[in-house]
Amino acid sequence: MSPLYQQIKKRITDSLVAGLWQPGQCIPSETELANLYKVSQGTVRKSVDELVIENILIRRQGKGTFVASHNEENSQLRFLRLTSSENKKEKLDSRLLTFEKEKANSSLAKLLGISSATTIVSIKRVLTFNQKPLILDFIKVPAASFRGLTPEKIIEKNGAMYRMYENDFGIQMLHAKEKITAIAANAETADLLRIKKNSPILSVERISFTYENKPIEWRLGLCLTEHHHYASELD
Amino acid sequence: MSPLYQQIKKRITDSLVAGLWQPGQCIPSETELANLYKVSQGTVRKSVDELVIENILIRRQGKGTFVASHNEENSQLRFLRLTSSENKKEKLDSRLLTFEKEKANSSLAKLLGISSATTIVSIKRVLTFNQKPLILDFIKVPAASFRGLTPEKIIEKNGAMYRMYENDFGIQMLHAKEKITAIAANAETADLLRIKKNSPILSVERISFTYENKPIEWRLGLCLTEHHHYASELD
DNA sequence: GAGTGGTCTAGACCACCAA
DNA sequence: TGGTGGTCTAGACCACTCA
Repeated sequence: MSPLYQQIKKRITDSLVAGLWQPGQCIPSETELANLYKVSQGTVRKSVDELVIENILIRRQGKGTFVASHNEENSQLRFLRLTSSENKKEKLDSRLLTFEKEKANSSLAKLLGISSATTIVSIKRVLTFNQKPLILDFIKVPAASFRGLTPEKIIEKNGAMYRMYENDFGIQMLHAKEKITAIAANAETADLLRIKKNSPILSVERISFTYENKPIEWRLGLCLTEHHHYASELD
Repeated sequence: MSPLYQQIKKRITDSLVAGLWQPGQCIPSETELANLYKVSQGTVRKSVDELVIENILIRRQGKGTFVASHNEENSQLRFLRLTSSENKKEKLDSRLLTFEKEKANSSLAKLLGISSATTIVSIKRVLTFNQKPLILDFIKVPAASFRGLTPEKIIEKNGAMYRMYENDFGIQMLHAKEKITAIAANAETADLLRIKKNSPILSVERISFTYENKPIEWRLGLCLTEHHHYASELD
């Protein structure tokens, strides 16, 4: 038997998965949850503590506890670790290159926990900072989870993918794992990023997860690091 | 006035900085600390909770609470994010190339929070995994904090720097920030890593911090990522 | 002033570990 | 069996927000 607060945490998570409380909205107060689940307020607090640490909930003293959302101003670039080495303010834009449907190969299927030959939406785009190309992105998601995803929609949102996933498809990105390597740009990449062929670039492969650690997006970012760097904190 | 548990946390940290409780040893029990500081056990618990999250303390149910140590088997490679892409078991070795004393330039001095022209120990080494060169490391630390640091000592420890800092100099590495870019190997680097000149390699610049966020080591790692990758978790 | 999260207490009991 | 951390409770008061 798991501790009470873990069971409460699970029940809160279940309500979030079910969409009972929407991103950006506040959930019931701690005392209300305590009454609802027939436990003390301290136990609810411990459950909420963990969800706050996991960036699933956000506490605002005097106001309430809110469901995390990619629509917040701060959390817009929550998963973007690439920052300017000169700390300049930068304007991010997205240019969609291709939008295709295809069958998942076996390695992608394995990574996303789906059966191979499942239909996948495959997106290629370039992110620019201050008009200059910075990242060449390849994004693949299962088509079934994103019915109605169109090139127009992506263009309309100017590449704010996670915000779109949340608002239009009810899918919350909560966590991601990245594998980083240095590679030489091939001809096509070099052309799109406007650099010389074989220039060193950063390859960032990402798997994103939604509730209950379910993988839902694969992404490969090829990044210029002449004036930017990938920031990482270790402890 | 900060919350009580923050004050207690500070007092615990002070005792750690003073060396009252040594790495690997256990600190007084929660009830003892509660009596010592004249607060309830729950308040001590909250203080210790935070120190555990920061990897400064480690709880072991039934045994006690211990000061984190780089001597533990698990925490040996705590700050090494580079892992084999094939999940092979690997043997890590270090080959010391140069060991010199020099004056800090202004940018390094700024990063380490020391005055420029302070004497610095500058180390160059190659890390090999399974006999093959993998990382070319440049390490710089203030000489004053590491009196008695010699090439022999480094060789004796086979490059386990943080273990050595802890055991021989009483300095605990607790936290680090890294900046990652892709660069082209210059002639010297290519030679030492046994790759072709201009091959893409990962540049990892690290600042390490000890208690109270004091920067104490600068490091630049140039890494081969043919068969390895830098792993990063985002949330 | 009413409602929210944030802190603090005192005390009970459980789970784990070592002697 | 005794000591440790781990969980849970009930209740008090503080700090912040907003009407």
